[in-house]
Amino acid sequence: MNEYSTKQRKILLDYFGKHTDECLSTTEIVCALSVCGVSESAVYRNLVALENAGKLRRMSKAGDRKTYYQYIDDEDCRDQIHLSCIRCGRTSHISPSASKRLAKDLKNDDDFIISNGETVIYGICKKCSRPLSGGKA
Amino acid sequence: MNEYSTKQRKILLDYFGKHTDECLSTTEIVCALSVCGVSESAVYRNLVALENAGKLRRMSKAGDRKTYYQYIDDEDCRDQIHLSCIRCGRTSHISPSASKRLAKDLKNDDDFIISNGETVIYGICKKCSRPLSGGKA
DNA sequence: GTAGATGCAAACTTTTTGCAGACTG
DNA sequence: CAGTCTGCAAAAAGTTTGCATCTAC
Repeated sequence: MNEYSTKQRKILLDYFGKHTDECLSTTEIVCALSVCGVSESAVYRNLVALENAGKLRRMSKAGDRKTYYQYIDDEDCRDQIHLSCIRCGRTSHISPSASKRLAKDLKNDDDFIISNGETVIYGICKKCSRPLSGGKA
Repeated sequence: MNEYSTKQRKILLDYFGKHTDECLSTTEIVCALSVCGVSESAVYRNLVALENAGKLRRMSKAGDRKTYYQYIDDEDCRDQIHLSCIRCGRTSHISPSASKRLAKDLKNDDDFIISNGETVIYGICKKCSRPLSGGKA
């Protein structure tokens, strides 16, 4: 899977690379890439392939009824618990210490083994909780 | 919103009530309720209404490309962080102490205010991590 | 009686697929 | 050259919507 490096695949990855910490809707992606001459079917086929390869995460937001994809940058990033702001949509990584403590608590209290890479914590980020200092939206 | 208590609405809620801790796909729901004489459009309209009313959570799973809904039972449940098993799909609540500690850590370390009701932690549950004692799948 | 819901069918939107030709390694 | 990937167009799925009719309160 994902054996050849084609022009279209590069364009798609490049596009995600420029929006590393954002959730992009399929419509948005199809639209943006059609300008570069990438067909709709190529986009969809690559989204599926890249999701299966673990390079993209598929998700939906509360509120609208769209499908979003987010780039899971590097190896390192894949095992991080992500924080996603419900105001501005930006994501970041949880601190290592909080991550470790959470894993331990879940194991002890709930007998649950967390899968960091698949977990996204929602809430309000630093910027957005301070309306006066320039939070988007 | 959600003003009248109709037969269809009751059937839908009843169906969710019987699957409190599961994620049900739209197809599955439409299919199951059509047997009881609930039309597809009534299902969709009610899913939207109940999601907006905060009684259902809409989500997608890694792997397939379907839309799922889960029942958010009572008031209490709505502010709980949920644990979802990626093997069997069952959900439960994180322990209060782990929840509090996580909120504190996120605030201190990451300046992030968690929204419990929207957060789902993925991983392997107790049953599924013990293959010998009857974990489903 | 009236606002709100439902069913049905049609309209849309989003995704998937078949196939012939183009491209990568 | 062989195995993949792409574009296009058609098909399939999944959702939404208009409208006349029906129901809940």
